[in-house]
Amino acid sequence: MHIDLRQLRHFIALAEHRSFVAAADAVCLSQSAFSRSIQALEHSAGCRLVDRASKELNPTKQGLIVLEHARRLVSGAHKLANEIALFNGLEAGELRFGAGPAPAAWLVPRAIAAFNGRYPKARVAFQVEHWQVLGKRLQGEDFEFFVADTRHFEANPEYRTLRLKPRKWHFCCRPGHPLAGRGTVSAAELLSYPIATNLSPPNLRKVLVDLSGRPDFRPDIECENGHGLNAVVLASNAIGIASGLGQGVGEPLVALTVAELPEDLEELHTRYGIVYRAGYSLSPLAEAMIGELQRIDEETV
DNA sequence: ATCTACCTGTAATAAGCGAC
DNA sequence: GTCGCTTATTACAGGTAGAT
Repeated sequence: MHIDLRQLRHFIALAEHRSFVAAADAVCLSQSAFSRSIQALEHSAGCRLVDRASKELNPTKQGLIVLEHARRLVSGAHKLANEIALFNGLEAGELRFGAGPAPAAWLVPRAIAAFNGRYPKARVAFQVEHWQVLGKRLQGEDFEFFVADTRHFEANPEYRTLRLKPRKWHFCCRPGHPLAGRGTVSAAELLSYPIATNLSPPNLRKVLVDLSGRPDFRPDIECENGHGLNAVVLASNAIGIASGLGQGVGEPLVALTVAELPEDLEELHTRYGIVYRAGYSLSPLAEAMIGELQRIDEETV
């Protein structure tokens, strides 16, 4: 029997998702390619591993045996890679991780700068993605971890999360804006100006829906990143959002307090953290980078 | 450089299921 | 029965890595 770790990973995904489509999606394959990968594994095993007649796509008795060993082998392969990386030291390795738009704008660049100072020969690659893509790419093993909003992952047993400090965000405008210097404004006053947002924080939409009383409320201007958002807010009468951190905000933008929003409202706080796969140990490089992320997060007021 | 085997994606098709 | 949807399978073609 020829053992292919990739096929074993596909079989594990099928057992977890109980759907060819969902499992294929999870491992970033087309459904047909995934189906043939499972077929190839079954051909190697010389027997059916999945009961296609059952709606739940239950593993057959042989499938259960293969599944048990597959989990052990895949986990062992990961640990082997980690130990080799440890043996080789941190200097020549490569670290790949992901980030949501907001952490990518302020926390990640600082952490990479500090990390690069400590491990100048290590290669670092990070990509900014929406949380759904981050989750998929983590399961597809494209990333070792990602730093983003954690609320979609905290209750999922497939993930482990390390929370970062919650930070309050607020609405803001340019200096000289009709609302600047008012201190507190009403929701009606705020919403009489164009609302400009980026992709974060995720709970922003709920706040805007509550403030406007309109379930279908959509921002007038949507920007891909914090820097673009700042530029729009500085050049117009649009109302933006800022967490007071490195999205370059704080200064020179002017913070606005909305009368209808309690200061301690949960939705007014970020919930960022580090997410990695449960059951998998992190490489020394990943642990070092996470250490830098946590240290900078802790030190940043 | 060429051949070969293998892997993958696209498109088409079949089967199952629920709603009408 | 039929229509629409979802899911699984198959045929075909293209890309790539390894062997020669």
